Amino acid sequence: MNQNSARETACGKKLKYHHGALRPALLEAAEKILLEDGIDALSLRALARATGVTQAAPYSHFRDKDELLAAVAEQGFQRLALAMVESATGQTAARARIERLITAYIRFAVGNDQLFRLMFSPALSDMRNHPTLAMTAGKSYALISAVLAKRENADPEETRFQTLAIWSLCHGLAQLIMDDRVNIEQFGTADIAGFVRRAVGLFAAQLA
Amino acid sequence: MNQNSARETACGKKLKYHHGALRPALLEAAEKILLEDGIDALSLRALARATGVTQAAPYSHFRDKDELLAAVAEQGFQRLALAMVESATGQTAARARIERLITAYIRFAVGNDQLFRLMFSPALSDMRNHPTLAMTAGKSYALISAVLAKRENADPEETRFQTLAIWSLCHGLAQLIMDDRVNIEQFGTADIAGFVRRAVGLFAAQLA
DNA sequence: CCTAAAAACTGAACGGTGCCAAGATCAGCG
DNA sequence: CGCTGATCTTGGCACCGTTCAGTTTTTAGG
Repeated sequence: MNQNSARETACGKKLKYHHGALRPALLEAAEKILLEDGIDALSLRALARATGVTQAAPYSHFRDKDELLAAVAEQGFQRLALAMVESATGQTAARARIERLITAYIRFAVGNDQLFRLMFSPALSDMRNHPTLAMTAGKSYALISAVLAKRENADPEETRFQTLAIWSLCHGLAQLIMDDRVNIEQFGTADIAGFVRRAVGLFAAQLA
Repeated sequence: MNQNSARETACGKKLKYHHGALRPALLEAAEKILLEDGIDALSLRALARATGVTQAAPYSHFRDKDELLAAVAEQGFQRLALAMVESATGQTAARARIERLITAYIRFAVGNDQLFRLMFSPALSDMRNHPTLAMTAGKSYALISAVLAKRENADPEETRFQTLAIWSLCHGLAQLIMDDRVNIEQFGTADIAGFVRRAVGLFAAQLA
């Protein structure tokens, strides 16, 4: 029907029948929409529009919307882990490393709150459907755990417990800040790093 | 057009043109659907169906879906605060009260996870649109804060900080358990109360 | 190189959703 | 009684996720 196989868009760009790299383009567009318009605007149809393709095209690359969101979330977890690692490099003391890791975690959540919310969205929390996501998501936990496990005389069970406690504090605080249920500036330590340092101080004795 | 003004349903019940108490009926139906079918099934149209009314009827009582959800969430916060208070009655020691409050908080989250997620849903987190919700939501924070503030020589700023730390730990843990990112049973203390007691122990020294 | 199978994409449709404007009904009050 | 305002219905809009039959392009095998 269309012997030319090229279509025109409003902006005049030529589009081939085959996009060629639709999958990464969709993921990129997803992050952009997430950043600019929020998670409510993140629909498959909007993604199709943004990549210049019809609504059904994404189904060649993702079984359903959840699978696409899981892929976006996985990218997010990778970036989160990277940010944490980078932030802690150069620190050798256990306490300093922990503080850096947590601060990076919370900073990431606050700075990419729509993405962070997606990463911990209930729709994706059933990891049985997204096995690779489960692996990636465990990375940030592992980073904290590793620091605690490297101490002398570290009891494995005690380490697991402390890791969970720290992660909970950190995750909860991130959540509360994102939801505007807490105003971090009402504390003397005006920024997140200061607050974290103070919070870690609360159980510093037990971490030694 | 309909001179009788009564309609028949499949089950044969007579329905008046005016429901009479639609607002509370909607809220009740919402909690039921939330409990039985999850938050994804909670649509205005489903609520209308459940209360035997047409799709547009709810708009006489709520400006939009968010306003209805906010009302449901507010009921949830009230029940949460009640559960916390009841769970802590009889305890006088600060540490025991804190432990009870937190345990009740987490138990509520785990036992009503769909409702809890709604209560902390991002859609509702912009409290400017739901002023009464904001008040009710602050209750659980106030309960923890009050215990800490009643200590001798309690520095107000330090109290605020500790309250936030405890609340974060508690909220984060609840979130992680709900999302199945943590298996509480892998800790010696098999239940939530035991874990909380141990966690509070981490900064017990600072709470005295 | 040619062809057949596989993959990518289109176009149209289905049922569901939130929301809205217009009208019908009803309760309470002058 | 008639009026008014609140409540509810009817019908419709735009959007969503998903499916399906069919078309186009790429890829793999001879």
